[in-house]
Amino acid sequence: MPELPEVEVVKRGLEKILENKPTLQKIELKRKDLRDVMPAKKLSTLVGAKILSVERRAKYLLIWTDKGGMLSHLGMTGTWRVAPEGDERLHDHIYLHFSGGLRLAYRDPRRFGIFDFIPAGKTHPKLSELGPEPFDASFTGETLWKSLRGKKINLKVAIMDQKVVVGVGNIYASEALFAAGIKPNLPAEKLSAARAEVLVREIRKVLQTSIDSGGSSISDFAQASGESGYFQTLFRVYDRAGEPCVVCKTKIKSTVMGGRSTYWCPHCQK
DNA sequence: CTCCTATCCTGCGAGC
DNA sequence: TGCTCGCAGGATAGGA
Repeated sequence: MPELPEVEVVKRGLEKILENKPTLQKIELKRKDLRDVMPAKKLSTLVGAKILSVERRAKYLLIWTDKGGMLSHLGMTGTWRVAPEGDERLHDHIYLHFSGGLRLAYRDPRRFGIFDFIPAGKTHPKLSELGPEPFDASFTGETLWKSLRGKKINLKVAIMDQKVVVGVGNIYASEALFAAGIKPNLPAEKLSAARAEVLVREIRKVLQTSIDSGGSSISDFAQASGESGYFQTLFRVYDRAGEPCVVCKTKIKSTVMGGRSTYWCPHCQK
């Protein structure tokens, strides 16, 4: 579910919800086995800590306190929500109880998500191998072009590689390539420097537009506030196989690349 | 090294 | 209506 825009929207929501810097009073793990087993003991050292900030890196959320941090990844189906007493749902795996009666719930039916402890002043190993943030000045046509040297894989698969650029997942990879007019099956190393510039621009544009739209709400994605995003109504190719291209009316094609459904217009994308 | 596949897990919609 | 099948926003291990 969540690619960079959705995680960013959740991050902003949590920031707002936690803006009064409440104290973490209790961490309740209903079920410990997400993708990895959650470290209950280490996490319990955060009880009594005061929330400092919420950060996003790639598709990870970092919730910092004065005693250390919590790393959250939403996997495919993870959501954070404000859950008042009485609002307990199937697949709620974590409840964070705060001062002032606030309770946050993490729900994740498929349990592909991650929730881990970060010692104060440290980083997390999962963050060490990540590529540039798409909005960072270090992500340019030139750096993208360089990172694709020697890569024979499809460009679409390449831009979903979190070492090349973070945050671009299956939806926005198809959408960005359509916007850039580049076919998804172009061998990554064949992308010219000039077209890499265009792609960087379009990746940024599609991600920003989605953030501004509150992300894409497919099935169950929602912001922490419970509101849905509406970028899914702005999809131009994703999930539109067989439908007419919004530009030229040619039927949108779909194939599997790197194990994931990929959508493109055979006329507009060269 | 790079690349490719299978896999973790549950729910849902399409098709019969 | 009820069943089965295939697929779903991600990331990683393991083998070629």
